[in-house]
Amino acid sequence: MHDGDEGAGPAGRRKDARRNKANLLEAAAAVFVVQGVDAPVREIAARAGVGVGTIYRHFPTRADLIVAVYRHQVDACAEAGPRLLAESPSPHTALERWIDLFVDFLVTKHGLAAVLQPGAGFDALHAYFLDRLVPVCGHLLDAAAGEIRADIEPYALMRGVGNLCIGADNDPRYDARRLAALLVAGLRRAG
Amino acid sequence: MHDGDEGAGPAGRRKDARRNKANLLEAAAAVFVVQGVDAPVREIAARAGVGVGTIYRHFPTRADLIVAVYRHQVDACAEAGPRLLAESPSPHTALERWIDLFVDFLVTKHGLAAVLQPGAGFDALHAYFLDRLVPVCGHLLDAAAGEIRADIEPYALMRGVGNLCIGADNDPRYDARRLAALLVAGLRRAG
DNA sequence: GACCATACGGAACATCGTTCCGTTTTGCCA
DNA sequence: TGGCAAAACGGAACGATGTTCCGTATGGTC
Repeated sequence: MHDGDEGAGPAGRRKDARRNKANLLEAAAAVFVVQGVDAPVREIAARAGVGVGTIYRHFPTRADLIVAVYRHQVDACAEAGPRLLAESPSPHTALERWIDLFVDFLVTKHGLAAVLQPGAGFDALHAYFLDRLVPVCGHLLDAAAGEIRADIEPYALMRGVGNLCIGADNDPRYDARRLAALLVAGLRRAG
Repeated sequence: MHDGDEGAGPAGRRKDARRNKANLLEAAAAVFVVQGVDAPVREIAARAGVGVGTIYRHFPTRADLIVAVYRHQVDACAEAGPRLLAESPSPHTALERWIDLFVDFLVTKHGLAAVLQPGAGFDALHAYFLDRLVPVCGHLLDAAAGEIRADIEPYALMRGVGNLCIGADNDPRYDARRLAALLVAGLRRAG
């Protein structure tokens, strides 16, 4: 589903098209760091030295652009799940650590958590995160079933944690990591 | 701080101004229910039968309009805190119930939770909610100090719960009430 | 009834996402 | 090498929205 349909290989596309796409990704990443993922399209286009039409040709929706920029990091997070499960002293600890990883990722990407929700006009983004991360979360929850209340859906947990990360940057009084940890703690079966 | 500076009384203002302001509030409330608090300014103006200039004259920022529409309900929520504390079997239960009340309020106001955060361009809205609700939350937390981990700030808790409510409407798979309850459960001192 | 401060309405401006099409570039083939 | 067709480009143009501004209408008062 998410494989070679637009791989980096020198497929049949023209050279300038590949170069522009790469420039666009680099420019978008740079602009996102400073202005957040809501940065004006014209800004990204200017930074990449292309016209706005070129952005839309390569990335029909903004979600496509954001996914392309962060795909590697999302994948890395997904792949960390099984590894943490193997390395951690208990499944619940693995879940805690994995959520921490996810939160760290989100809070360092200005504005990303906010556009992660459904109905925000970034459906492809929402779908990609869900496709990659919900199964991992479900796996961790299953493994930890004995230690936690069983009645939480992976989807709901991911959305909850994602929501907690909204606006977590530039507010020293709000620590999303801590709240996410509290939420996971609340999952624990009452002793 | 929040008293008679713009009370409903027939102050020195002109009659048509008062009437328009009332129409505007009614129209905004009606439009918010259907379109959410992000509804276009022109829509609200048309519904109230006034020009857009009239909106900006009465409510310089959208936050002012939203605050005016929901002020009564926010106040009611604030006032419910002490009452719940008196009525509930334990302070922690009072906190649970009060959070429930707050969540119920937020999830039924389409898009309100999303604009509640700082830096969203609705600072007056954010400030009003904080002024009214953080002290109440702090009071409940203090009362429940023996039952919970002491190291959570009222501000952080309110923001966390508010965040959990974002996008909770129109998604049957996401139950903000439940996640907020989980978060409060996570506050409980480990038995 | 006249006058003026108050308030009004909506045109005008700025910003942003998105589309569209005339022009340029690239790769290929003779 | 020179020419050509498809691919890609750039940015003007469009639509939606928030916000400002000012000529006009209204309300209260003398």
